[in-house]
Amino acid sequence: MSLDRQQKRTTIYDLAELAGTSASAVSAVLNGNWKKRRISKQLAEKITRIAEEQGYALNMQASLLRREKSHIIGMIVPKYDNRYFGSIVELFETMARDKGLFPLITCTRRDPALEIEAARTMLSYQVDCVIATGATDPDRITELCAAAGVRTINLDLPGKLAPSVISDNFAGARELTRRILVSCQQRFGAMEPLMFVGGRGGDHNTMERLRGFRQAHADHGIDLEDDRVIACGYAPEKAQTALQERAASGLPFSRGMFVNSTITLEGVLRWVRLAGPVSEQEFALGCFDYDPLVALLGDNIEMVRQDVPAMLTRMFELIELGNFEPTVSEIPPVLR
Amino acid sequence: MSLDRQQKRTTIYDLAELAGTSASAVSAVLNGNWKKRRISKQLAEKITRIAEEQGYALNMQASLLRREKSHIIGMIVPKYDNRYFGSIVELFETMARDKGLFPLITCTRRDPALEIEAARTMLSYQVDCVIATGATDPDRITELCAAAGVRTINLDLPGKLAPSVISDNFAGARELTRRILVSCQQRFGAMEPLMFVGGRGGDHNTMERLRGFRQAHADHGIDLEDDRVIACGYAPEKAQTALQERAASGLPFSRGMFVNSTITLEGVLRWVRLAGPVSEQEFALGCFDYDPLVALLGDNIEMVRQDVPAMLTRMFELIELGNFEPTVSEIPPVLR
DNA sequence: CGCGCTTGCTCAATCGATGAAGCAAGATTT
DNA sequence: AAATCTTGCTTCATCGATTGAGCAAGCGCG
Repeated sequence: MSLDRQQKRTTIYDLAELAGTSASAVSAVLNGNWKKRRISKQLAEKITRIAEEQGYALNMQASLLRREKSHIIGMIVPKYDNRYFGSIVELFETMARDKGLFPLITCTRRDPALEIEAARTMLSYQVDCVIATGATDPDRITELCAAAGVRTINLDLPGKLAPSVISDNFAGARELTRRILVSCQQRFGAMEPLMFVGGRGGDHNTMERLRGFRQAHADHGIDLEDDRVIACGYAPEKAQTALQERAASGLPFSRGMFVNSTITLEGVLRWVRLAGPVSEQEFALGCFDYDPLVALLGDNIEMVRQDVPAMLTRMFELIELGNFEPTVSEIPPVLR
Repeated sequence: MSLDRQQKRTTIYDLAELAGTSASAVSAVLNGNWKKRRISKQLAEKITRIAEEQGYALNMQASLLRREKSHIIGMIVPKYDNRYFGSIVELFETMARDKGLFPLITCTRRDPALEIEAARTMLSYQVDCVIATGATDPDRITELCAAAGVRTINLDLPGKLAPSVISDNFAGARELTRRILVSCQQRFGAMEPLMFVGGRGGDHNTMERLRGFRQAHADHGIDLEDDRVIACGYAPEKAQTALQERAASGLPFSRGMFVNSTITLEGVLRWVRLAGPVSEQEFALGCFDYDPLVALLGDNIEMVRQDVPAMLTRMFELIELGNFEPTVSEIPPVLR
């Protein structure tokens, strides 16, 4: 592996020698508190000039070693393959930087072992705080971090040991379900019980969305058999296979479907294309997730957009408030 | 801001005291070279046990300060809002970890100033190597890093000062254009010159794709007016506005379009919906980019998928070979 | 017995930045 | 003129891990 650095880097000692002063004066000038340290303006300017000429770059490792707070904020994210997590990460980076924090992001591909490993690595890098996004075992992460005196916040999926910021899955799912039902009525002449596809039966979001899904059916006086719920995980292949099996089972099928994420939607659409009983136009789909291209291309697909800016704003608020209590903040999603 | 750590962390000195040994023995055991340092197996096991009991986490800052190579590899990425960059980042993280490198990723939202700032920050964090992905000014980054003795590799967009790994934009665009033309013929009965939408006129990829676009027209003996090319940038709003203006201008319009990215496609589709002269079905679209949901929903949209695994494999190959020469590796994209 | 060799450790310097404490020179007060 | 204050620096210990050098004990050999 050829990553060898040629020259050794310029340090404050090199700059001190060039400026005919001490390393501590250089340090004071370059980290901005030269006024407090009573360095003269002339020396400050001289040092700044020389630092620029030499292309000096601070050694963060040395600086962080000395400081008590690292101002590094870690985020653990399951995937980068959809607009939801993409916008979370992008906005998180921007907001963190605006608050003077350095964002350190790691993608765990929904691998529980990698999640723990990632948290451990972040602790090694002396993060001040860890955001566990859509983690399979957020409490494990909280425990690990707590042992090192590092606080965590759960995002997207809640935990029991740290504050959580999540979407209002119940209300969102209830409204989404209502819309799919209405669409069914408009397009097929009658409401029929919908199917629920995707998600893990045990996860909080899926459970809450199911509750909203059931409630919306009850709201309209529609009977819902339990077997209409197919919580087969989020992966497209899983959804495709599950629908295939369901169709083969002979159980009644519905043209109206509540799909738990755009990723799952991929599998649903693939199944519709390859083996669906009727064409895509004959379905009324709803997706608890948002993708602008789907919104444009899928005429018959209702979407719920989780309010990422509001979620992250709330999250940073919790950090600033110093809130450690395992409260749950539910953010209403945005319906188009 | 309440990010205060409560306890101070366990250090190798704490562990040494608990084990009744020296910090240097602890260090040797925990970083794996205790055999070389002739530490007995018993002591090694004892130290390992105690470290685990205490939930010890290495202080990377201290460790990195002492070592010559950081094994941190930085990546600068423009956006997270599409599958292309999403898969680049996700696979990059995985491959880097597999090679024992720590991936440090920063998103610059196509902001040239932020790009430079990000490179500077990475240097502060002592990265061994920087990957500049889709950078607006890759050579500036290379210069900056070179001054610190850090090498760079350009990904997606080439530079003149460092090795570059990019898609074979010419061949990909030529084939994509051919397919759109064929689709036009099949669906509208005749080939007509296409429009080219999106991208920046100055960027290498756009120029190469335009060359392929023109070549494909020439291959079929089709005359192409220069005004069919609308290199209005990648942003959806830009594309939407540009198409609006073009339509209002009275110049001839084509139903066949070469769209430069899924992001631009968003704007094109929005325009088609809101103000297109005919319905979406009456267009023959092609997109130099891939998105599985578009592939499923857009019947009349041809797509080119850039070969991310091959690109990253080549990139890591260059690192391992220690190649510093500003060569360009062109990776053939995948046509469906 | 004395010499060299191996084993299994410890000591102490070091990486680069930080900041409390200290010090010398000049300015101001009494 | 002496006492005190202010200004503008420098000195040095420190953060935690790493590693070359060194050292003591045990062993084998002539």
